[in-house]
Amino acid sequence: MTTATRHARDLDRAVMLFHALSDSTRLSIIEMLRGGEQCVCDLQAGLDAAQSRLSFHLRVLKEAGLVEDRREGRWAYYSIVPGALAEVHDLAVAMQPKKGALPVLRAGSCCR
Amino acid sequence: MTTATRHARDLDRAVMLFHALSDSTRLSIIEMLRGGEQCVCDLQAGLDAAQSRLSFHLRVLKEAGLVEDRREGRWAYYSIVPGALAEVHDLAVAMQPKKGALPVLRAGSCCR
DNA sequence: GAAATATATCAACAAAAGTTGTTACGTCAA
DNA sequence: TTGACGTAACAACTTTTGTTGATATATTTC
Repeated sequence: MTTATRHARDLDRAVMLFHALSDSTRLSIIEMLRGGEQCVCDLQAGLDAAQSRLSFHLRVLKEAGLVEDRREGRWAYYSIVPGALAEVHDLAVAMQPKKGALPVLRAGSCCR
Repeated sequence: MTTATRHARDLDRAVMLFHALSDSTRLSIIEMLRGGEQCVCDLQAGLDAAQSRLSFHLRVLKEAGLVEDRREGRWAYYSIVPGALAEVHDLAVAMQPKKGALPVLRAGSCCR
């Protein structure tokens, strides 16, 4: 695979992760899961969200790899995938300005 | 201010930050700015994006506090606000499961 | 001051994301 | 085996986001 392709995939992955985190219902779900796994019905009660709405957001989080589910009888338990958050963490670090990046360019160094 | 209100504001702030990062054009802009500030025309050339499109994305990034601009004559130089990325970093840490969160709840502990 | 340039803003449109109500599917209990 | 329950998936709709082309504004250069 070419370098450009690899970069494009990294970019898509980052977009997917950040998008999954860019909604208040989903962030609230993650907050609720921080204490350990929860079944959908508990999340529903805790967030006062319609069931289908919750289901939609859980799917977004799951597709981004931020949460996983475990089935037990008729219940579904969701929990955080810690590795995904580490990934977000790493992305934030990777976006930091490069060491030695000048705060200000010399005047007149612009495009034309 | 109530605790609930403060939490709501933190949530909105997090949503705004993650949303600003959830677009490939905007992530590419940040990547280009990692080496130091750039004028819009350079970003335009580097990203091969229409001017108004770039302007739109720069505004999203700026409103989220991720970049800032400096005016010099008819040029606008944009650069990363390092503190905002630290904020993203901290958010990722804050979303991690709580220490001692059980990987699996006891069977039968669900909502009803 | 007139023309050219860099950027922002706007309006119109296209595409994506989120919500709501409904239906479908599996599991459990009677 | 029937009915209730928990969850997922779907369809229709609304809202938000992103794109494009056009216009506006400020600045520089001639």
